[in-house]
Order: sequence, then structure tokens, then C-alpha cells
Amino acid sequence: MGTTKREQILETAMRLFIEKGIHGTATSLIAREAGVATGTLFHHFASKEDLVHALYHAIYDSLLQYKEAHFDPSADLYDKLRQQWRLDIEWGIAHVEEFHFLERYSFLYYASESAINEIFDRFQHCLSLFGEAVEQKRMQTEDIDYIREHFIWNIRMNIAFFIEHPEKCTPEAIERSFEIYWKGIAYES
Amino acid sequence: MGTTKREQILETAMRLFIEKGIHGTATSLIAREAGVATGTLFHHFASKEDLVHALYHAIYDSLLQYKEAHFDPSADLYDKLRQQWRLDIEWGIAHVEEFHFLERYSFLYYASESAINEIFDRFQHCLSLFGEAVEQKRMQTEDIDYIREHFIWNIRMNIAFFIEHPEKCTPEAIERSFEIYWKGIAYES
DNA sequence: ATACAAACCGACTAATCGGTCGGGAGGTCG
DNA sequence: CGACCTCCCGACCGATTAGTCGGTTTGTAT
Repeated sequence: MGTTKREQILETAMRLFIEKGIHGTATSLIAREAGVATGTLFHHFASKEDLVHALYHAIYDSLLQYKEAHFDPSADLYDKLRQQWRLDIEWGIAHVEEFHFLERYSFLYYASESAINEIFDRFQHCLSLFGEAVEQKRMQTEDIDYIREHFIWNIRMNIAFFIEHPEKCTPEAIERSFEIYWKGIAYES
Repeated sequence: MGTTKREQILETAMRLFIEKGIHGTATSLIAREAGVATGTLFHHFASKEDLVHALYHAIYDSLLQYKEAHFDPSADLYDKLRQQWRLDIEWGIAHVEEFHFLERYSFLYYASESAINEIFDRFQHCLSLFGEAVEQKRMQTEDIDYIREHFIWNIRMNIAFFIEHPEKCTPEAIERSFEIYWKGIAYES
């Protein structure tokens, strides 16, 4: 558990939101399980909605920080995509609860406009790789929307799979999963 | 809207659950929007949880009924998988709200044990195709769990994509999407 | 027509919700 | 020392929740 009460609240909230849903989790329960008073929760977060926003932001920040810290941009296109694939999966299996939270609630209207834009901007760097790939005629289709969704969903699938079958999660298996992805979508394997 | 009050309640509940979440939707609101009294809602469904169960069951029943009605079992393995792919996607784009409901809530503890088993049994017929494919050495990997998850997630991805981009949803595009799937996972394309 | 049950109604209730508020504890300035 | 700050507490509040209940309407069989 985090050291500060604020961190304890965030971690407890994430766990309970996954277990019981956001609306299904009372702020009073979050406070009790985190070992703080309800007043303390509302001292650190203006409202329940604000708490959810903060959780979103913290999780996406964790993911993006991990990827930005470990990404090597001096590589060719194939290798950059392979890196993005591997880093996403590595982060996911190392942050199971965070992954599940995003899986279950990232579609919600909950995140504020400005927060979404900030996150989107930081993802651009990764997403622009698909434009590059299309320009170089490396992909089966020129539909960038399709390529992007296909990439993201297959990463999510693999993270979920490796979480469910941790014994199967080896660096080689992650490499193999990328090859399956690439063989399907790339032009002339 | 459905003709009976029971159907009206189910349809309204599905719409509101997608919009506001299950816990975020009050039974009184469901009743009001469906044009019935709260007493009527609890006449047809013992509790809110029972209503959610019934919704699950109705949706899975619709999916399985559609697939069972249109599936032609007198085909080779490749064609049977292609059929399953196509039928799932066809059902999904024809039942947008149902699909979204399953996407957002199928992970919940909500469905009862027996209901899950019944649904699982009816899916077996489809899932056994993967065992067949492995025996015939048609797949990249012998990990049936992986093949199954990979199949399901890519179908979900394509349904979500075609819903978001309806103008791109043609029979040819569905065929092409299966080819991308197959090229990735099949042994020697 | 009479009888009976299923469908339906909406005011009502006990419990629970998100959020407030007045105050206490401990640190840091002058 | 006193003034002020942030952090923290938990009893409390108005609003809302899932679910109840006594009574009315509607359909059907005799």
C-alpha cells in the first residue's frame, strides 16, 4: 500500500471499483477500507467524480511514463512497433489492477475533456507509427483507423491472456504474440 | 419497443445500463422511462439483480439463436470458422446495444452460475472447432486457450470497429477481416 | 354474469448514498 | 508564546435507493 493517505485512498478505490463497479462502491466504504475517515477522502478529492478522474490520470500517467522511459526511438519502423507492443504488455502484466480498471471503465464519460486531450497527445507519438507504416506500404490495408484499433485490441487481448495464464508469460511468448499480430496485418509476410 | 411491458422494461434497462451503468441506473428510472410503475417492474423481476440476469440471458439467447439458425455444419473446418466469424459480426452490428451491454458488463459477477454453464454449453459447439484445428495442425500454436481468446477478441474488435464506422461495413470488409485474422494465426498462409 | 388470477399501479419505507461541518492534532512561522 | 496552516476525524444531513404493500384493472374460463 502507498505511504500517504492519498495513495491509500487511490489504491483502495481502484480495487473496489474493479470489484463492485464505480457506482457500486460507496465513498464511505472506500474510506473505511483505506483506513481513513470520510472527511479525509473529501479533503484530498473534491468529489467522488474527482477521485475517479485522479485515478484515471494516475494510471495513464503510469503507462505513458513507463513507455516513454523505455522506448528507443532509434530503430526502424518494424522494431518501433515491436517495442510499443512489448512495452504495453510489460506494463499491463506488471499493473494488473490498473489494466483491469482501464478495461472496464475507459469507455466512460468520466474522464474530463482536457485530461483526455492531454493523454491523447502523449499517445500521438505511438499512433503516428501507423501513418508511417501505411506510407511505406507495409500494411495490408490503408485504413489507419482499422490498423490502430486492430493493434490496440490485440495488445489488450494479449495482456488479458498473460494475466490469466501467468505461467505462459515469457519474453519469447510476447515476441511470438507480436509475430502473430504482424503476420496478419503486414503486407507480404 | 417491445410489445409487452416486460419487454419494454428489458429494453429500457439495457439502454440505461449502457448509458449510466448498472449501479448508476435507479429501478425507479427504468420504470418511469419504460412507462410502467415500479410495482410492475418488481412484479416481473424479483429484484434488480434478477432483471440484470434476465437481460444477460435474453441477449446471449438472441446471439446463440441467430448463430444456430444460420450455421451450416456441412462445411470444412476453414469454412466453419469463417462462418462463425461472419455470424458473430453480423449479429453484433445488428444488435448494437446488446453488444455494448455484453462488452461492458459480461465480466461482472452478475450472471448466475447455472446461466453461465448453460450458455457455455451452447458455445461448446463453436469452441470445439479450435480443438479440431489444432489436431489438423492448421494453427500457429497448439495453445487452444490462446487460439480461442485470440478469435473472440478479434471478433469483438471488428464488431466494435464496424459499429463505429458503419460506412465501412460491407460483406467484403467482413471477409477481409477474417482473412487478416486467419493469416496471423493459421499455419503457413 | 360471476369468479379468480395475473398484471398493474404508485404512495410509502428503511437503509444507504455523496457530501458537509465544526473541531482536534501537529508542524512552522513571527 | 500565539497565529496560522495542512491534515485528519466522524457525527451528521438532505437526497436517493431498492423494494413493499394494499388496492385496482384486465383477461379468461365457466
